[in-house]
Amino acid sequence: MTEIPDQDIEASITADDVAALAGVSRWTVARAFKKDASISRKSRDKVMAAAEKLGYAPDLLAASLASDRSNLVALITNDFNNPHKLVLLERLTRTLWSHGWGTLLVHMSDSDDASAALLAASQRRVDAAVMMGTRFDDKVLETALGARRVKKLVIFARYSPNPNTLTISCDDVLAMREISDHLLTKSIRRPHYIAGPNTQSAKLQRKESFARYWAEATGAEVPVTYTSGYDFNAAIEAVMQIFGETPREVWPDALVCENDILAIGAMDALRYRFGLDVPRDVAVTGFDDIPLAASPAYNLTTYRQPITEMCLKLLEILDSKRSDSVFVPGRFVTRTSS
Amino acid sequence: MTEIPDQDIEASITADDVAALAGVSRWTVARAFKKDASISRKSRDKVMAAAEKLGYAPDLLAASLASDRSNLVALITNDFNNPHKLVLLERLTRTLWSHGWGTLLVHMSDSDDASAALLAASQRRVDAAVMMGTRFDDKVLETALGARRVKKLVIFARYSPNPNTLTISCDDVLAMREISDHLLTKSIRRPHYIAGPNTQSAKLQRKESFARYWAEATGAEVPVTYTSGYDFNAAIEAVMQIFGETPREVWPDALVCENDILAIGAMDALRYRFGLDVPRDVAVTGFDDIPLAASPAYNLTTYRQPITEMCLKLLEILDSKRSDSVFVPGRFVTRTSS
DNA sequence: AAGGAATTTGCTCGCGGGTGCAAATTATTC
DNA sequence: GAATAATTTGCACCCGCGAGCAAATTCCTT
Repeated sequence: MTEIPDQDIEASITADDVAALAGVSRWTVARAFKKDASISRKSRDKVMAAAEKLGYAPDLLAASLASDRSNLVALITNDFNNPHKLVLLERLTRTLWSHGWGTLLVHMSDSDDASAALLAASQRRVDAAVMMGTRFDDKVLETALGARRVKKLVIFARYSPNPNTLTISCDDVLAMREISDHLLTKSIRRPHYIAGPNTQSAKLQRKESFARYWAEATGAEVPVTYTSGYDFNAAIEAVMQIFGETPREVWPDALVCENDILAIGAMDALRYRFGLDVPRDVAVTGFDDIPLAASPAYNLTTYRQPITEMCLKLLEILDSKRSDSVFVPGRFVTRTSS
Repeated sequence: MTEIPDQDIEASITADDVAALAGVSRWTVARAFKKDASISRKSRDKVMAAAEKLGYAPDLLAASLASDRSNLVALITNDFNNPHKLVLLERLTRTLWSHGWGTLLVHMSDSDDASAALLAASQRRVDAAVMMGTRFDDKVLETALGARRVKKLVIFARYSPNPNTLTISCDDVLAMREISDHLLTKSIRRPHYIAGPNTQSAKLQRKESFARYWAEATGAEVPVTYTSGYDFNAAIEAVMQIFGETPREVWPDALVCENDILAIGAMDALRYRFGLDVPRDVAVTGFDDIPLAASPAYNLTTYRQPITEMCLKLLEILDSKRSDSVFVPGRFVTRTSS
C-alpha cells in the first residue's frame, strides 16, 4: 500500500492520489467529478470523501488539453470609458461563472486590431470569444478568423453582419421607435442626434432607426453630430459645436444621444455652458440606463438593455443550443430629462 | 517526406507540423519561439517562415501544463458599482497583457466568500491572484490559502495585514494628510467622514488616517457615517441621515468621502434634497479621481491613485523581483467642490 | 589539421486528465 | 440457479509542449 503524503507538502494532489486513497482507479475519480457519468453511488461517495480529505480539485488546464474544451470564454473589449461596460462585464462574468464558464478578459487597445486579441484568445483555447460592445474593423476580423480558429465569435451589444459571427444585441430598431414616439408626444420639433465615432462596422443601428422613424412620422431629416469618442467630454464638445455655431432660432429642442454617457455630457454642456434648462429648453435622451442615469442630478430618460436575457442567449450559444443572431427587446425608461 | 496538410483543414497546427515543414525537430521549433533560447539564427528564420506559412501559434495551455507556469493572473473583484473599478480593470489588463500575462476575471459575488474564487483560479493554474479593490473576510482568506495553493496573492488598491498576502496600494495615510491640510486652509471646522460599509478586513486606511490628522491639528473628533454600499444611492441615504437628523447649527461644513462615487452621491443629496450649495455651504472631497469627477457638474476635489505605478509594482511581484508590500503616493487634485 | 571548447540540436519522459472500448461486476429474467 | 442484460470499472493511448541532458555540429586555437 502506497504512503499517502501529508496534504500540505508542496506537490499538488492529482486524481491518482485520490484514487489511491479511495481504492479505485484514476478514471473512477474523474467520473465522480463529472455530472451524469456512469458511476455507482458507493464509489462516488468514496471518491468524494477521499478528495475532500486531500483537498483535491481537478486541474482544469489538463482537462482542457485532453478534452478540447476549455470552458473558457474570452471577453474582448476596447472602450473602457463607458460605465455601461462595467455593467456588461459584471453580468457576463457572473452569469458565465455560475454556469461553469471562466472568463478571460482581453483588452484590445483602440489602435491595434482585433486579430491580436483573437489570436491570444485562441492560444488559450477558448471555446468562444465575445466582442463586448466593441467597435472593430470587419476586414481585420475576417482575416483574423481565417488564420486562427476561434470556435465561436459572438458580437455582444453591437451588431455585425459578418456571417462568421453571431450577434446578440438589444433591439435597437424597436428602441428608437419608442424614443421617437415619446418625443413626438412631447411635441419635439427639431431633434438632433448625437452619435459616437462613425465607424466602418460593428455599429449600432440606433441612428439610422431613429432617423427613419422620425422621417416617417414628420417628413423631417434628423441632423447628426459624431463625437470623437464615447465619453462625456466628447459630448460636451459636440454640444458646444451644435449650439455654438447655429443661431438660437434653429437650436434643437431635443438631443437624442447614442448612449447615457454622451447624454450626461450633453446635459452638463447645456446647463453649465449655455445655461439651458433640461427638459424645458432642450430634452435629452440616452441609452443603456447606467446607474448614474437615475441620479437626481440627471434623471435621464433612457432605454435599458435587456442584459440578463442577452446573457442567457449567450449561454444558449455556448451550449450549442442556438446558432443564429438575436435581437432582444429592452425597456424604455422615462424620467424627467424629456 | 511527409505531406503537409492544407492549412485550413480542421486539425490544428502543432509544433510538429512546423518542424516537419522547416526540416528541424519539434524542440527547435519551441526554441524559436522562446526569448533568449539557444538557437542559431538560421534555424530560427527557417522555423519562423514555416510557422507563418502554416499559421502556427504555440498552444499556451499545453505550455502551461508542461511548464508549471501559466502566465495567467486571476483578477478577483466583487464591487462592480464603482466606476473606478473600470479604470483599475482597464489598466491592469492592459499592463499585464502587454507584458505577456493573460487575465482571468473572476467575479466574486458579495454573498459568497473568497474561497470559491480562489479555488477556481487555482484550478486554472494561475500564477497569481489579484484581489482588486475588494472587501473580503480575512479568516476565509486564511482557510482558502491553506487548502488550495495560489502561488501569489496580491491585494490591490486595498490593504490587508495578512502575512500570506502582498499589498499594493495607494498611500492613504499621505493622501488623507493632504486632504486634511487642504480643508484646514479652507477654514473647515466640522468635517464629517462618509465611509463605505464597515468591513472586518481588507479595508482602506483612509478613515483612520483622516481622523488622526484632524485630531492632531484641531483636537476635534471626526464623526463617521457608514454607507450600506459603495454606490451613490447609499451616499444619498447617508447624507439624508446626517443632515436630516441634526439641527442646522451643527451641520457639517465638509463631507470627506471615502471615494468619488460616494462624494458624487453626497453632492447630489446636498443640492437636490437640501438645496445647499457646494462648496459654499458644504465642501465635498472624494477619492480616486474617476472621469466623472472632472465633469462640470461636479468638479470634485479628489485624490488620484497612482495606478500606473501600482501596475508596475505588480509586474515586479509577478516577475519575483519584489516580495514586499508597497504603498505608492498618489496625487491630490484640487477642484471647486472644496 | 587535430584537439578541445562552445554552441546547437534531438530526445526521453512527464504534466494531469479525457475518450472510447473491453473487462468485470451487478441486476434481472425465466 | 443459469443465462442474459445492464451497469460499473479499468486501461491504452493521446492532447501539445517543456525540462534537462546527451549527441551532434560548429568554432577556435595551436
